[in-house]
Amino acid sequence: MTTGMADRLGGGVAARMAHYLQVLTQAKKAGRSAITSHEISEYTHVNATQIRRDLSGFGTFGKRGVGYSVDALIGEISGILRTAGQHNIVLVGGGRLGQAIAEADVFADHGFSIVGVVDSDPAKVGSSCGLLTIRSSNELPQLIEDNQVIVGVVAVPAEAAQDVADELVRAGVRIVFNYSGALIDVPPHVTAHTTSPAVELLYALYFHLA
Amino acid sequence: MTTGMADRLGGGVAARMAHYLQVLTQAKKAGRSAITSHEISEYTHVNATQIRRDLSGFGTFGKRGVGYSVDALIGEISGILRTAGQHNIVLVGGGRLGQAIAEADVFADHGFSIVGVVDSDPAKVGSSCGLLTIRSSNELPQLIEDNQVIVGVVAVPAEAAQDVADELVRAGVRIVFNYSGALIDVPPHVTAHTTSPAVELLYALYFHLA
DNA sequence: TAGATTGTTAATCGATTAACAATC
DNA sequence: TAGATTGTTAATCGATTAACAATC
Repeated sequence: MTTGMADRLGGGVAARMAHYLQVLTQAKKAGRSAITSHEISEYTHVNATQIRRDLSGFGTFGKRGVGYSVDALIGEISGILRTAGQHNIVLVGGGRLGQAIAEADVFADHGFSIVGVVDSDPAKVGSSCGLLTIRSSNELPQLIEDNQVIVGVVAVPAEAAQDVADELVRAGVRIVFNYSGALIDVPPHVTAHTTSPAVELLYALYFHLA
Repeated sequence: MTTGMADRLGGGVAARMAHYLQVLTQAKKAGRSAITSHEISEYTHVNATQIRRDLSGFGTFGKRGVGYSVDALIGEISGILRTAGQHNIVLVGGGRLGQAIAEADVFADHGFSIVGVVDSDPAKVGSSCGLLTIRSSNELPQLIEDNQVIVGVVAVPAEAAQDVADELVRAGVRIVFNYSGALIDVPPHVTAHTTSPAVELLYALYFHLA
């Protein structure tokens, strides 16, 4: 087979597709109805030809001389990434960072729903975090089971990150999304991702200085 | 020339180097003194052979049978990326997100120093954010000039992001680091980076579902 | 029509991977 | 020594880029 779509995307394509989807979602929120590959390129820093090639592998989504329909392309890409449904996530840590995450709609924009927030500090339990009420850490396993949560977001200080990750893994989470900055170890069947804004900044700075 | 180092790194190498540096910095904080290419690979999701090849292009930093000295490698990479010095950044937005950023040491760990926080809300001016006191937005140009700030961090609601970016650009900032999620436009001589955690999550989810 | 942008080819460049000798 | 890990080669695969016909 030389044409047709693969059963599973390569890592590079999948990562770029997710990035396009993010840009399209923001463009839609900004009221845009059409967008060109060059505009997507500006925001993603991915070559425009590469974007057109990535997309054309799955169908002819664009209009020559015009660009792409934002709505239509969001539908196509979320279909390709199979992320069109609703996915439940749980947030550990109700401090300032946790509150900022709960209030933001970064996750909600892509169909990720925060079904619960827990904190190990008894003083925080009962207070509100976004639209939710902070619950005790010992409710974590039940929360994950009841809501079929596969993503756990870690928003605790670096020192506590590994313990929280362990708890999440024990409770059945498959993806650990770590905002603490600390390195965490997870078993092979679990994916850990540590956000590191400084990496992007170091990168940008290098090209500024060079 | 087939050997020796390039005057300027390729985009791929530079991005990976920044990522290695982040992992090494965290490993050092966790008390590690040595690390192997396989461990760096686990945390960065970059192939171990690729890591060794990237590093060996600049010298022989590792010890066969042992791995790399964390301290020594931090020194080498920050030299290669020319980011060893101190760099001043300014934070716009003293809300929960801004406070979380000011409190975290993601930036401080890499020599980025937040020299000021401003907010357009007069009610917030004067209150504290991390170790700093929130200042009025109209002090932004002076703050940037006095401290030779080249990086501006945007931690405001999406609606205000473009205006803030414009202000930062007018004040002479060269890198805009945007946490708002909104798409922002900047002139060609300025680099904009929008953090989008959801992109990584969509990516991880795709491989979990597929 | 004229201008713009997509879809697609071909050619180059860099990333990835397996394999293994060197050596700690 | 034995075990482990680096440094490096070679072969493959994917990304990048320029160019341009197709077409809105």
